[in-house]
Amino acid sequence: MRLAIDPRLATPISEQIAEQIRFAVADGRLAAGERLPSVRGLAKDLLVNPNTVAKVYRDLEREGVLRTKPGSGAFVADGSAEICRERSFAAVKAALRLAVEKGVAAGLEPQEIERTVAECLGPHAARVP
Amino acid sequence: MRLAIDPRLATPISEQIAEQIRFAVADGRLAAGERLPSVRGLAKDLLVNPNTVAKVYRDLEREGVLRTKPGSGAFVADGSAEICRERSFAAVKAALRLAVEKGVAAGLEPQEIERTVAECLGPHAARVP
Amino acid sequence: MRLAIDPRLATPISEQIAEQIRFAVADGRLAAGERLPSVRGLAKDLLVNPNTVAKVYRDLEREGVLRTKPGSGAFVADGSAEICRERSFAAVKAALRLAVEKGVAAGLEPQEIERTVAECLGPHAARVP
Amino acid sequence: MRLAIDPRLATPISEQIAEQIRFAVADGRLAAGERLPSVRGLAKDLLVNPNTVAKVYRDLEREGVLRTKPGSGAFVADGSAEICRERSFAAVKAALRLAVEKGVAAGLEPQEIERTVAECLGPHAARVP
DNA sequence: GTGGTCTAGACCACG
DNA sequence: GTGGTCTAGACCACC
Repeated sequence: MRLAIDPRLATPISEQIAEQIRFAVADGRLAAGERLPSVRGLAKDLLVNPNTVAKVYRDLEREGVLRTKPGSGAFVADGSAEICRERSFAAVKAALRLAVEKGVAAGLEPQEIERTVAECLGPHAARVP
Repeated sequence: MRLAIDPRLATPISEQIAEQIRFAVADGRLAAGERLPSVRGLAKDLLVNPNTVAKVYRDLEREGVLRTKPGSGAFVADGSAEICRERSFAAVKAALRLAVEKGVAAGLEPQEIERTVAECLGPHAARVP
Repeated sequence: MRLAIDPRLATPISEQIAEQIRFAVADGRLAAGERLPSVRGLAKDLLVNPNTVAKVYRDLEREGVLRTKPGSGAFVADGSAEICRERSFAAVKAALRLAVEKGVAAGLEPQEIERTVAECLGPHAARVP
Repeated sequence: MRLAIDPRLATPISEQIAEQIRFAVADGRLAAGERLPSVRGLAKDLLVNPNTVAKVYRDLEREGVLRTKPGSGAFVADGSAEICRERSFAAVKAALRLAVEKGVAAGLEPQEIERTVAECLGPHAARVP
């Protein structure tokens, strides 16, 4: 599990972390039952405040993504893959639709939109042989 | 010019308004020299605080999109179409790329991504005869 | 709306506040659309840290109880009465059942249990004329 | 003596164990002089950390419920039934009152409260011939 | 004025 | 060691 955050982005650090964990669970890189890094450990790795990581774990627990056992750590919850896939896919699709709508409103040619998407998808083509 | 804002969205009201004006200028729905609604008039129409609209006009003037003549209103500046197209297209493409990257990270199939874009683009096909 | 917290209790201050707000919404003392005290104002009233109140509002927003508009305050969300009634009633009934089960396990006479409940219910009888 | 713990509950494992022992003593299922399972044996049975069980026995000894004889185990202390009944009954009644008060605050009908208690008490009616 | 976020550091209970 | 909570105080953006 590699996490990378960028404090300069508009989206809060905590949401960046949470989103990447959701993606990893949706994608299967994090499996049910697996243990996550400790709050303090991850905070040290990412150079953020432990409270920030604690907030992430707390939020993800409310969403049913994590199961946190005080004293022993945070774990990927059963059934979380489904939850994360649903939520993440919906969020991504909504973002895609919003961007496309905006492009149309701004007068971007449909081909230009599709080309941008295709170019961005290109490097990942090898993932589906 | 029809503006529609949604106070519930995460993006600030002021940015929603500014973006739609930029899009309209980029797309040609608002032409150079054209006069914009008054601050107070637009604020009343959109049911937002006049300060919010004033901020939008101020920001857009800094970007070179508007030219405000104290006492007589705000007008679309010369050369603003170019500015808006550049900025809007870049923003839209960045949003598209970000959304695609996230979809890939979450394990969304590339076809699913392209299908979502195509579906969203479908209703607008008539615009490119 | 009168809120009373007790820092000595085992249940966290933030949960005490959240629970009382949920109860008030469930009971109708707080109606949809009504504005809640500001984070800083309520914190001052209750002699707690503003962050504690902010956490409460944030949690309640995730539950769909509140709708918070940055810059203008927190409001009771539409449909929240239903949510709160469901959740609060379920929580209360679970607590009742747990307490009864424990009483039975400890050898408390059933009549003694019912008497305790009835005595506690007595002072509130006037609420249902 | 059957003990059942649930690590997912909010109440600490150690308190779950201690409470059940107190209830058993209060109810007479554990009589004065009787020997309790060894720390390590009980820990193995319940799949918990031996430190947790050791803490329970230590706490219960302070309360006067147990008497531990180093080298030979832990025994139910003389006069412990009285102690446990007092303490357990008080705790149960307090929990009942708290739950009832909360139900009233949330707008639960008094009948609904009494019905919930009665339903929960029903299956145990046979215990009082 | 409003809420949102983050940092810093403390304390507690559990294992 | 673990997470949970609270306090304190800072900064930001929005209205």
